[in-house]
Amino acid sequence: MQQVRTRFAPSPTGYLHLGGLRTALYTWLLARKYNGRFILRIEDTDQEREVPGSVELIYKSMRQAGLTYDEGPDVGGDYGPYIQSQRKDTYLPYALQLIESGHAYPCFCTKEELDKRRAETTQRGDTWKYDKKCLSIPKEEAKRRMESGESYVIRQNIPATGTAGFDDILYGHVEVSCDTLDDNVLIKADGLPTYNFANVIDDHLMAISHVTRGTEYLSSAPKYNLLYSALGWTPPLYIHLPVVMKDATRKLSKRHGDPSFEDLLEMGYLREAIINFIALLGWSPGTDQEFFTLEELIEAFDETTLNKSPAIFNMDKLTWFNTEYIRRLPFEEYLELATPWFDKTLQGVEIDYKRLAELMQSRTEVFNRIPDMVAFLKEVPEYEVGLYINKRSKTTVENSKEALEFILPVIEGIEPWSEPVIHDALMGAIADSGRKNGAVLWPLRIALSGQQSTPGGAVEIACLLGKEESILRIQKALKKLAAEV
RNA sequence: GCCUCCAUAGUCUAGCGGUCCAGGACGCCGCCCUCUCAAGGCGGAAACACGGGUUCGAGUCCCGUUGGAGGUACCA
Repeated sequence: MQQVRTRFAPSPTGYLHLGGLRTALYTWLLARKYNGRFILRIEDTDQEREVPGSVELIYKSMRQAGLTYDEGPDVGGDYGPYIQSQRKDTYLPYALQLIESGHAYPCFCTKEELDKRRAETTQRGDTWKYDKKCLSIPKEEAKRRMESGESYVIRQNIPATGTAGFDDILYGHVEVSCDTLDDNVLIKADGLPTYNFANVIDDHLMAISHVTRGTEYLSSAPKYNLLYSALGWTPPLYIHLPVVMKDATRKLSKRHGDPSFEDLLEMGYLREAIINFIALLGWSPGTDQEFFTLEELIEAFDETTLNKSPAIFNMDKLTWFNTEYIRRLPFEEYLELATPWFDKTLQGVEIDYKRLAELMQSRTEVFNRIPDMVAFLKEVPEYEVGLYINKRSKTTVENSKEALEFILPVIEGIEPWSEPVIHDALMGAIADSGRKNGAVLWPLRIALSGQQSTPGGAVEIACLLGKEESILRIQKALKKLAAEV
């Protein structure tokens, strides 16, 4: 088997969206699985759509994702340059060769003319296809006009009859009738190639063995194979990947507010979780294993068992993966990652971050949810006294007030202020008084936090807050309750 | 409209003719644990789109219908 060389070829039009990330991942996996080479190529032949800075963003995202490439614009390689606009001069000779052999021809129709003719055709209800008008221009005349500086494009000359097809590792053999194919533009008026041409030339010149790309290219692949054979080249193996959807009918798109890879990282999703989730979106190892490192993915990946239908991106499942990965983080790493998020609402408050992190690690789903969860440590939020009413603990507004009055002196007497001491003091006093734990601890948590769900229980919260602050909060709560009774 | 592709629960999927009255995961619901939440333990509801074939036998093969996706640019 020849050396496996795969390529990820994004256009620099903005962020790396998740469908792109998945394509990149599978392409990378394929190369790594066969000890091949993974190449990054930038397809920037449409200069109008190019977004400044996005090339750098692609490099950065690839690194963050852990998808190292062996050849690419910023790492070099023997098949460069890897940015198509820098390869401008390599395409025209091949196009001229195709004109020579009759597989292409120059076209002098202007965009305006074409738009008009297209509009007329579709208005009649007919299917538009370029009518090969310029094909009938005698070669000598065409040559003269090209050299005279007249604006022109070069079109592929699709045979009027017969069929064209290609083989896909996933979809098998796909064959279409040539009369459904259009004479696409190969070289634009600005001299740059279209995707339709550049992908063929570059994939061949860069010795790409497997072409992986989205299914948006599935229906034009037969045309590309026509080009390969006109040039006398062997086409690569194809793997077309289904699109990633946001729901049953719409695809995921940054433009419609769906997060990009970068967005997810900023929100506090771990890269390992994103990769793991993405890998399983449209592919299954065939076993029940669901947690994979990149290394394990290389081992388990099988390009022939990819799913052929579009998959819907499920945020809940991603979040579940993230929660699991966060839980498995070494504690020190969690503390380091969580600290800036604690700071967002606890800046300036004296809180034992280490203890807080211990309480928070198993409760963190996404890092950006941390600030809201810990904000009560800085300040008790506004709350209704109804919070004191709890069925299971059998608490009411009245007996909560009584419970707090009972426990306040106990708390005032606790020394030193540490979790075990607080715990034993409270439990002892509650037991001695013949009360139920919940009857006292529930109101206490409400008084301390102003919310019914907190990371840790009353004891942990009290300890984090400190003795003075705890007492202050209980006194304040008593005032609030007194006003109600 | 035309061309191509796809079709198992709400979602991601296993299944490649009998071992499937369909397995796993997320989500959802219930119970246990418990000072809350989370975690953990136990349990539950939930799918082969439809109609024809082929076959002793079909989720699995074929055809059609329906539904969905992609394409139909001097965008990729």
